[in-house]
Amino acid sequence: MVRKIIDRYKGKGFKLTPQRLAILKFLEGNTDHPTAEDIFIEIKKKHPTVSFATVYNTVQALRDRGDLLEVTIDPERKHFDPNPSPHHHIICTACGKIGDIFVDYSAALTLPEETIKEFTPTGNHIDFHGVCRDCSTKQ
Amino acid sequence: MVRKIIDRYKGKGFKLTPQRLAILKFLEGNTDHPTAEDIFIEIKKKHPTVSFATVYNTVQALRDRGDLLEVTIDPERKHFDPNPSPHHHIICTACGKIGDIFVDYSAALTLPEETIKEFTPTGNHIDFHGVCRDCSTKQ
DNA sequence: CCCTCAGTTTAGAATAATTCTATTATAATA
DNA sequence: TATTATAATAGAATTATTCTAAACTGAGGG
Repeated sequence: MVRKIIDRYKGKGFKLTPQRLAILKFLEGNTDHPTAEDIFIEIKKKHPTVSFATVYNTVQALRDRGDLLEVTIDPERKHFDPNPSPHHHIICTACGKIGDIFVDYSAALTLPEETIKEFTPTGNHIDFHGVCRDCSTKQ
Repeated sequence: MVRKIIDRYKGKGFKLTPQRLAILKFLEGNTDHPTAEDIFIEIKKKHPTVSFATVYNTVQALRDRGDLLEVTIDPERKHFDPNPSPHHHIICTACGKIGDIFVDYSAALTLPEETIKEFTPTGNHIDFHGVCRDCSTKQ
């Protein structure tokens, strides 16, 4: 896994530091939609001196390269999704758990004439709301 | 307009103060999706001593009554929409202008089996991204 | 293999949005 | 009009995120 990550970033204008490698390892295949704090807490286990700024710098750099999506479904804070292919999300209104939805609904999302007159659409993202199984069985 | 607002809130467990009335007047029919700061700046014109907390308290109270939607399409800050009927939004990626989209796409938004297994969906909101006419002619 | 330096890390301060606290004020009911 | 529950206020506190300036280091070139 580490090799794959190194191959992906080596010589691509993205300096691979131990901290960045740890962040990339944590994110690789991660579908938990961690927040910056989640990442920070995890990386601190191996790199106790890591600073929050490093986490923010790194996720910004990854987002700018298109390798990481900022997920804004939770009004409280940003979450990050290492799967850069466009997809949608569902959040549990009770516990905040976020799930991925890999369906492209674009064909059905035709915009009304008045919107087309005012905007040229370039993309879309759907926030589904719901209750997760854990929360609905719990109560 | 003021009469309509008074009728709507009088005796409904929502104390109508001058500050609240000013906020309600500003929001009535407003399709600009103002932020808390936009509201604060506007209300200060007539009520120079108003505090930010009053604006936040009031929009929270209105949101809790279902009279105001929090719009989270802009990752920078929350916007408010006095139209409580479910609808979607489009944001200009250049200037941040937000437009309303009154189409119910729900019938087309069927969720995959694996999502249904994990979540009971209760609603959805679509963030469309695009470029508004002003910004596309400007450049 | 090591030099160099642009890019990165760090601690801590700064910023910005929002919430909280304690006190004072007031709308709405009786 | 008196009472009281609720709201308004100033300012501090909180939380998420960004900035700053100095020290550090990965990686290409010699």
